[in-house]
Amino acid sequence: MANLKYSRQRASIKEYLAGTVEHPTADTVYMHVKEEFPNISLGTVYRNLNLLADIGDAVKITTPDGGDRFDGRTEPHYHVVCCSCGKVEDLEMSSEEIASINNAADSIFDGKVTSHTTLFYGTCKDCLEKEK
Amino acid sequence: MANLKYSRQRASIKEYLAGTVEHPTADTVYMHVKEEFPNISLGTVYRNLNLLADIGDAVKITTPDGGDRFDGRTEPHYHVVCCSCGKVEDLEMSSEEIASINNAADSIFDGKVTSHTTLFYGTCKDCLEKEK
DNA sequence: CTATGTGCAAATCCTTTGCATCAAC
DNA sequence: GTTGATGCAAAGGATTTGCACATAG
Repeated sequence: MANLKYSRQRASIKEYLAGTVEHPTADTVYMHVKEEFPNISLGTVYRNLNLLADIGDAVKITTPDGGDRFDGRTEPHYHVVCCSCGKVEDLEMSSEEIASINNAADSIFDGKVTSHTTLFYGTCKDCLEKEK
Repeated sequence: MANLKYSRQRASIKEYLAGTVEHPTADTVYMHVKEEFPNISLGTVYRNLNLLADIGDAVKITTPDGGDRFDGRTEPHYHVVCCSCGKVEDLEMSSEEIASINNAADSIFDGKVTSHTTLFYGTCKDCLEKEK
C-alpha cells in the first residue's frame, strides 16, 4: 500500500471532477487543469485519475467508443450514453434497486458476484428535441 | 447500407463464435480461424467481427482491461468477469428481468433509453475453490 | 465486369512507463 | 534526506485504415 503525498495537481484534478456534471475524458480533464497548471502533462493526469479511481475518490467509466470517462461522484449510480451526441449523463436509479440487481445476479451465478457496471444507451433530451 | 457478399473467412469466424462458450478476444478468434485460413490477417478478423456486431450476428463486450470480447450469442444476456482469472461467463438472467431494468431506466431518465449493457464482477466457481 | 472482401503494413488512438528532476514530509 | 510526484518523451497495446490484388455475384 503506497503512502500518499499531497500534490497541487491532484487536488486540482479532484476539484475539477467534483465540480462538473460532465463525465470528462482524461484529455478533457487535461485541458481544463492545464489552465491552472500550464505545464501539467497528460501522463500526470492519467496517473492521478487512475490513482483517484483506485482509492475510491473517482469512478472510471469504460465506454465502447473513444476513451474512458471519469466521474467524481462515487456512490454507485448508472449512466446513459446518448447515441446521437455521445454525451454521458447520470441516471438517478435508487441504490436499493442497484443493490437488488447485484443480489439477483449473485443468486443466479455459480460463483460470487460482488459488483457491476451498467451503461444505458439511448437519446438525451436535447437530441430528442432536435429530431422533431 | 452496404451489400453483403459471402466470404469463407467471415463464415469461419461466425462458426467459431457460434461454437464456443468462451468469450474470445479478437486475437483469440484470429488464432483459431488461422488454423483454417493460415493467411488470414488480424485486420480481416477485426473487420468481420465489427461487421457481425453491426448486423446483429454477434455482440461486442467492452471490458475495462485488455481487449474487447466477442460473443456469438445474440439474445440479450449478461456476463460476469472473474476478477481472479479474467474469464468471462454468461449469467442466466431472464429476458423479462433484463427488459424490466431497461423500462425502469427509461421511466427515470429525461430522454429515451433503448438498451443497456451490464458487466458483473466477481469470482468464478473455479477460483472460489482454489482460494480455500 | 463491378462491388465487396482480403492481406499486408502503416497509421491512429488511448494509455502507460522510464527517467531525471522537483516537491512534500 | 527519503520518498513520492511531475514533466517529458518514448513505448505500448488494441484497433483501424489505405492500397493493390483477389473473389463473389
